[in-house]
Amino acid sequence: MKRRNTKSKTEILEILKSSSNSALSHEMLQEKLNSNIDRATIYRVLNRFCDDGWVHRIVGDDGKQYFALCLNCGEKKGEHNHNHFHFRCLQCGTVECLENEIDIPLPKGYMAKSINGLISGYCNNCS
Amino acid sequence: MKRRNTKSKTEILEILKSSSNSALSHEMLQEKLNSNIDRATIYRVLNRFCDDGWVHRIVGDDGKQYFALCLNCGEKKGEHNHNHFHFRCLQCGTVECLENEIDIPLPKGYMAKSINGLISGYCNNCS
DNA sequence: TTGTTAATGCGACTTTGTTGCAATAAAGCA
DNA sequence: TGCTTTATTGCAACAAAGTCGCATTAACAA
Ligand SMILES: [Mn+2]
Ligand SMILES: [Mn+2]
Ligand SMILES: [Zn+2]
Ligand SMILES: [Zn+2]
Repeated sequence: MKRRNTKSKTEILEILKSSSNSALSHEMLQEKLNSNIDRATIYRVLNRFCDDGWVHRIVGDDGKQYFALCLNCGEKKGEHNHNHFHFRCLQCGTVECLENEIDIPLPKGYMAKSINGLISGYCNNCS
Repeated sequence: MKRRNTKSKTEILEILKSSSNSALSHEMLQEKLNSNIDRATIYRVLNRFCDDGWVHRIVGDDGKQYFALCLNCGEKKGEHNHNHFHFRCLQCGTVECLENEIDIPLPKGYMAKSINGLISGYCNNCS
């Protein structure tokens, strides 16, 4: 199943690029869209991006999913890990990728598959 | 508004105590219940526990809320912080509190209100 | 025992995200 | 360019999680 370049895919990717370092929810994305792309399509495009490793998904403490381009996702080491924290501002809603890498020592016999670290509070602009 | 001791409150608290160190979702709780407590009531009881500081809420990367008694929530320092990671097993569904305390250095001007750290993977029994 | 009101049950509702299916349109090829 | 294949879309339906309004019940204090 080879991927195709569609208008939706292109436009959504553009938006993600232009809002670099901050992750967008489906809703935020839809507001920024020019065309009227269906909700289900947006989700499907985003999920495909995640599957292909272009984007990583953050689950907020508000229960919503946020999506961000993979920029500093452990490329330094040659691998691709989303082991950084995120910050969600309770005032303006922005979700940002933080720099710090997470390295939590797990108990014996535990195997990590994915990490979702999120701090919420007030960002630089809102505090 | 003074809290009252009801059958629901007592029973839910018992269950949380008996499954110490592992957090329960609303669904898990309902399965363990003897009486038929309404879904909305369960949520309301749990939210009250959270408000009163007996319980802390974890938002899983599955988007669900999990609730755990506050046992090792920073009492050592006299304060009450839920700054520890949690582990969710993709196989058996268990959500556990990990020991390690988190201390993420935030950028200047940022203020943390709450931390939600979750690692998912396979637990000791399932890996 | 009685009065006050916190807590419950029930139903309706919202939001988030997924899925089935028919219609559309990329991309590869004649 | 026109044709074929099938990935992608739009739309509707659906599921699950969580909240809320309101009438009823029951905790608890007087
Ligand atoms: Mn990130
Ligand atoms: Mn915990
Ligand atoms: Zn902000
Ligand atoms: Zn397990």
